[in-house]
Amino acid sequence: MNTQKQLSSQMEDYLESIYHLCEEQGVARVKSIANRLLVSYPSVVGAIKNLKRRNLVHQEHYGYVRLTDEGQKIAGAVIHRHEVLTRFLIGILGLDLDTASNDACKIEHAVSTETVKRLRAVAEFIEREPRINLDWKKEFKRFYKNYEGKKPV
Amino acid sequence: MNTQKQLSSQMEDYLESIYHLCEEQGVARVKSIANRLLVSYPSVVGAIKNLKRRNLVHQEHYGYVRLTDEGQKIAGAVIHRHEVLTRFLIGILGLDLDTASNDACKIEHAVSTETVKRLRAVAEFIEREPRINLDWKKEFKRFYKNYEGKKPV
DNA sequence: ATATAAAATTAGATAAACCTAACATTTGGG
DNA sequence: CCCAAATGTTAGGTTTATCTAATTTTATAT
Repeated sequence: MNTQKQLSSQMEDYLESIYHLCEEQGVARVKSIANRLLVSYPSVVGAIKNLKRRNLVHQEHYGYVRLTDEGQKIAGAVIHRHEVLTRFLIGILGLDLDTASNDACKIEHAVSTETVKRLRAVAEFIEREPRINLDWKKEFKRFYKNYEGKKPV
Repeated sequence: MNTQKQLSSQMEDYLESIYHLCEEQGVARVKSIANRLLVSYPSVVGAIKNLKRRNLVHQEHYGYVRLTDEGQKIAGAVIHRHEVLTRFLIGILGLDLDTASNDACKIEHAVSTETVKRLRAVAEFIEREPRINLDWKKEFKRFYKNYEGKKPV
């Protein structure tokens, strides 16, 4: 009933920001969203208009922005993808926080739910499976040290 | 000297298609590119104009399209990312070919070179490291069977 | 209570990528 | 050789997301 057209990655970013701002400050404002996403106020106003049409956010007159239940659900899914990716990139690939955050932001809009589920499973598998429990970080780090990709960058 | 502005994922897709078509047929044509990417001819013409400006392709009058050396280099990098991702998604995550191809197409435009390198390393590590060489596919499959993500989709 | 500061909005422009319809060029079969 | 079919290009419009400048609404400080 509610599955309109697919959200763009930009709209997902707006939802994600609104979600976090509501968590941190109880409420989101045009200004805080703009600051967080490094876009202008009018861009935020336009995005909110879009998200309102889709019933994902509502907003008081000239005022606060909040997620609807549907918006909450979608934002939650995006954030989940983000968290799984970050965990995987840091925990399994051993990326530093900066690279991991950066990549997670971009990849999170591209992966299927099946892939997310499996990435998460791999992380847990490696963390928990006794036969693989050989301190992944240390062993892979050692391996990676001597590793050089042969193909072009 | 040649690092202009960042290529969009669309332009990367055009390069990738041209690369493959040249490999398969010696040369790329507007028509074949359009067919491969499921876009109209004028879209291809526009993209080629863009890529010509960047010195990544050249084209004979009303005719064949080919990659320049620079274009070849960039296309090669994109395709490498694609291959690494596909290998990882199928070999390690155990995705079916369809999902893997689909995801790889989308993710390939988003991952950093460092992440690509490490994904590749993880794949090789798991394939080759004696202490982990316990038939990953089988073991992870077993694990994944009993695995259900608890967080929202 | 009201002027001013802060925040939100509207108006209008730009850029990228796409489309359809119309036009141009090349090429291959008679 | 020449014209029809195939292929490529231009013209012009749409959508999405962004911006700056101007305007409107709300909040605040004296």
